[in-house]
Amino acid sequence: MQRSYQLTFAERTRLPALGRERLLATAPARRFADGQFVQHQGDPGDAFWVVVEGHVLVGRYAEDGGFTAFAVLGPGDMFGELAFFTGIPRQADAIASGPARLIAIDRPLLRSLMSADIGWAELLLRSLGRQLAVSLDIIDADRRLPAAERLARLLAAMAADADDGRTVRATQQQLADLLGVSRVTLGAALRDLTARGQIERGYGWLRIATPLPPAG
Amino acid sequence: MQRSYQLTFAERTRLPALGRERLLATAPARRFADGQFVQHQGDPGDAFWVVVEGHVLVGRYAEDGGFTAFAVLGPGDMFGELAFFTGIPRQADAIASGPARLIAIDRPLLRSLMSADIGWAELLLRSLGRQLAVSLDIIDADRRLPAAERLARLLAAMAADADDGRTVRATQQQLADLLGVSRVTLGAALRDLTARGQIERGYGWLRIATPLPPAG
DNA sequence: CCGGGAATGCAAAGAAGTTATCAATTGACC
DNA sequence: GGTCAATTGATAACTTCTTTGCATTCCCGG
Repeated sequence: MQRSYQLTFAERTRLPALGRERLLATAPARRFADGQFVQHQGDPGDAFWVVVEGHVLVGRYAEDGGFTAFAVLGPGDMFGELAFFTGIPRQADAIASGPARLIAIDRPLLRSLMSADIGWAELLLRSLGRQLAVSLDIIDADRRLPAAERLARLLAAMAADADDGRTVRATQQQLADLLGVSRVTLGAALRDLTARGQIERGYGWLRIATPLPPAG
Repeated sequence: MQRSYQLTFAERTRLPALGRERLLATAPARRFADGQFVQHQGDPGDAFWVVVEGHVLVGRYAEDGGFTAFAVLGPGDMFGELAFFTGIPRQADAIASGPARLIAIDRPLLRSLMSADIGWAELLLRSLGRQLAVSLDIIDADRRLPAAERLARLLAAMAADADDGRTVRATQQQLADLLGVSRVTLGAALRDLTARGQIERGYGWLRIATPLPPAG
């Protein structure tokens, strides 16, 4: 789980590297250790986050211990705008996946950012829009596609973010959580894809046979 | 299917009636007949919509004829901001459910609205945020809850929007589509809820035994 | 180099949902 | 009041996924 990706192919809206640097000049980044909670479900949403370094798993822990994953975010990704703008409490937990650095943008900071740069409002609308598009894709895929097909898509998305564009570093349990299926089903889907020659299985990694052509 | 609701309990962000009237003064509403498409998946998103009157079913038709419902919207609800702001094509189809009147807000109109009233940017952020919250709830519920439980929640949400707060007018097929299950499963879930005394079944309607206390 | 926790592979039983099919009921329309 | 399409209720066979359980493989750290 080293890389960031969302659970579908939708493109992301990221804060450009340049903007991130300017942001860092005005706001200090907070550091989070692996597994540390960045936000808890139910918290008041008095700030939203920009990932500077590392990765963040966003999802929802249920009271019975179950977990529903929504996305894994990486540098330049934003999250937490939902609660920030609607006033409803945090809808999801966010946990650092590996050491991470994030900037919290609260209301005073946002005001100063927006006065300096008009583009912020549109950037935020775009970010929320992308998150919604991804969510709709997940709903549609969950309802209509079998696990193996959803897994193939997930792996393609994850591989696109990997160093070599082909090798995904994740355990089967992690993949199962992301897909919302049991480890047994995930294992069966992997066996399926392997039999069809679409992937190669390893201990803690998977390699896809035909990575997507690198996009712009 | 006379009333509007979303597929979870999340509150809506609606354009207040006063704002709607001011809007109608500047922009004419378009009329749509029952079953008419308001937008098609894949269209360019050069405007977004405000529902003035009637109801709109938002979802996605698959090539194989399947349909995935996302929400049923009513007066004051907005949709289509996603494509409008992100530049990605329409993510969903929208179909008038009964005769409906909607206002299309394109870029020139939005500019004039925003110059007259600063609150629009925040209103839009709120609307998108609500839609995202609803979507996350759907993903979580789909993955973790059995059909009967999801049905109970859907009926509660629909009943809250009904005239008497208890009676939902919809066919079982429509409910099944909204829930993303087959009619057989929906029938079983209804039998279940009936046996537990939670609902009363009729031809084209359902009545829930204990409606939620009316909220503010 | 080796001990042990973590990760994987797999099988069996059962739960939940789907498709297909058909009969009975309802209500709208002539 | 009769006709007919739409809706509901139900059953059976089948598919998919889950839970449970256990054996095997991997690799990290002493």
